[in-house]
Amino acid sequence: MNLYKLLSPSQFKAVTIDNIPICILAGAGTGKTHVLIHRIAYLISKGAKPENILGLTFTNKAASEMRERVEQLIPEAFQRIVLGTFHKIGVNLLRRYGESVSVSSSFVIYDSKDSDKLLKEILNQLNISQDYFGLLKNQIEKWQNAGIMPDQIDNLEKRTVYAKRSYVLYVEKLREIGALDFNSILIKMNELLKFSDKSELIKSFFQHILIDEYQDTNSIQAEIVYSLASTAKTIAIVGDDDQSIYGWRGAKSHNMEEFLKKIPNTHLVKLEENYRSTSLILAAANSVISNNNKRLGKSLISKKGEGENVKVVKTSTDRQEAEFVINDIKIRMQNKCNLNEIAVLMRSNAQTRPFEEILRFSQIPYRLIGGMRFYDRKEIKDILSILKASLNFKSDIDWIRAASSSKFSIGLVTLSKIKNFSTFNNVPVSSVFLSLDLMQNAEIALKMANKIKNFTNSIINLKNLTQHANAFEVIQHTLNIINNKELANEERFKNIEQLLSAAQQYVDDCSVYNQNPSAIGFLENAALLSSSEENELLTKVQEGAISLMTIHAAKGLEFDIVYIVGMEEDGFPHLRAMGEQEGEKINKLEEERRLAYVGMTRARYELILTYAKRRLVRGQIQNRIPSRFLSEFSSKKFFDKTF
DNA sequence: TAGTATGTAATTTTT
DNA sequence: TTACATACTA
Repeated sequence: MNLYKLLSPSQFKAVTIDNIPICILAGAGTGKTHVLIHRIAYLISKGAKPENILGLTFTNKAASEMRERVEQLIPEAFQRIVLGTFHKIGVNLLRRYGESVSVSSSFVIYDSKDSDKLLKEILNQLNISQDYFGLLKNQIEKWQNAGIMPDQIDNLEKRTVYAKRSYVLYVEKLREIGALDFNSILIKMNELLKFSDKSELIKSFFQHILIDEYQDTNSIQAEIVYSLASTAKTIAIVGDDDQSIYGWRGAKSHNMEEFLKKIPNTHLVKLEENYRSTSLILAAANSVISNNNKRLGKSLISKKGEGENVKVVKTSTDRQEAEFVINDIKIRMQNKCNLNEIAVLMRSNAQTRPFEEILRFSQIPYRLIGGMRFYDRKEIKDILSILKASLNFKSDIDWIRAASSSKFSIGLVTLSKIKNFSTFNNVPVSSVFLSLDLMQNAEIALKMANKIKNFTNSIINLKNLTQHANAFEVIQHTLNIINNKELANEERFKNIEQLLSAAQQYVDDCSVYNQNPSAIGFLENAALLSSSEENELLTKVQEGAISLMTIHAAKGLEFDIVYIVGMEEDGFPHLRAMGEQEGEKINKLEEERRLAYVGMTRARYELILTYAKRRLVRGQIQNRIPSRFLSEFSSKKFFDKTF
């Protein structure tokens, strides 16, 4: 392999420096993935065993893209490389070694909706009003993201007393149930690497570490990386502090700087040659982002020539804005453009509406990326809760949900009786379900108790089935338990069919990778998938369609032509993202600006930014002023489309 | 128990 | 405006 031929000088450095830790500051479109896969190939060519290489990414999509590209480069090794998201790798390690950090090997994953439900129940139990749910959840997540356990919290302010109380019970409940939420997967993974008796063993597998999107790691993920770095032979982190857009979820863009300080002798390599966008687009993006103060500092240089000016378009209303964009696309269609290369980006999901309406009316194919997670849909959660109930008799929320969505007409009154009885006597809900005596104590009428018995019997049957049947067969069987009403609704039935084909797909995939196609594994996959990834897996790939999505969802993607719509104050930067305190305000504004930067740098050849003078917000017409970001760059052409 | 009526609150969402 | 949750009635 001739590396010189394929890599620029700085890329070459990023690939081949292997005697000291390396931090690669990779701007948008500078060939980051290219560098990562070549680095893997380089390490293998220097004698590293593929199974000792660990690549950590943030999305499954990024992981599978990397895997595919490694396959092309070194087909003999790609299957042995350990490549996945922090969460996925964490789950795999915990299934194997979890016992040493008191995690049962058969733990289930609670996704965010499950966790919310559990927390709501805890608030009930503690007699705390649901009005505080958001506030408390926020605080608990902050603690989790920082890796702070309930017993480490002191110096309580008045407002955190309740948060701590709920946090204590929340953690306790999760442990009792044998469940891990997303954050505790990372917390336990960190514990495993840092304090457990398996720490040295695990770290000895992972000799070469590569970490992608480092700017979006939270404190625990950084801790995990430091643990790995302490024994690894080589380590490379890759990221772009200007593209850190998940601060609201605990990401610390500052982690890159911290890595440089904390890991001695780390070499910093900057990738600043942009192979994606034309220079006028880059000039605009650079100019916007230069208004941020907290930066490691870098400036992208285009390798693609000047190109066209960025366009800024003003319209009268949001409706007109959508009409303008779609007309513009129609003109392009007459010149036979590739619709896959056009994206309409926006700050929030709710803004897609007028675009969807007009696109459908104009019969222009489009795909909506993101939004509601497939596995968050009611009918899907209902089916999976039946399955989860059969796999875990301690998961109260699944037992309640399963019962109420079953065909046995067990209603709210009965269920709240059982729930109250179970909390009061401190036994799992399933124990009440399973015992006629306890049901009697809970004042359940005999007729109802018999219905419940039918329900529990079918759950037990399902449990037995999971012992030997594969994921597809198991899911199919749950359809016998679910309320027929769910199957009657056409929309829902379609989704359920998709669930079945996803299960079939999973079984097939397992046979390729020689894994057990169990229902547990399928659930795990379902929980760890993001909405945009599901989109790709579940919907048939549609040829030639424009993409509609939030800027967050567009991260990592690129298009020839990009429209960013709704460039108005309070919309973007978003009103709710601006925070209350002065100091916080600046941080939040900087994150909004990074988001603008991410959006702008998605475009290869043309970037069109639009805003409306008036917009319908929650049924109310609002007057709007153009986004401050529009005045932060000069390489633009202005069009007034108001009339 | 199940269907209907009212109230309420609304970013972003890699896992 | 709309989605969702809770409250109310048949």
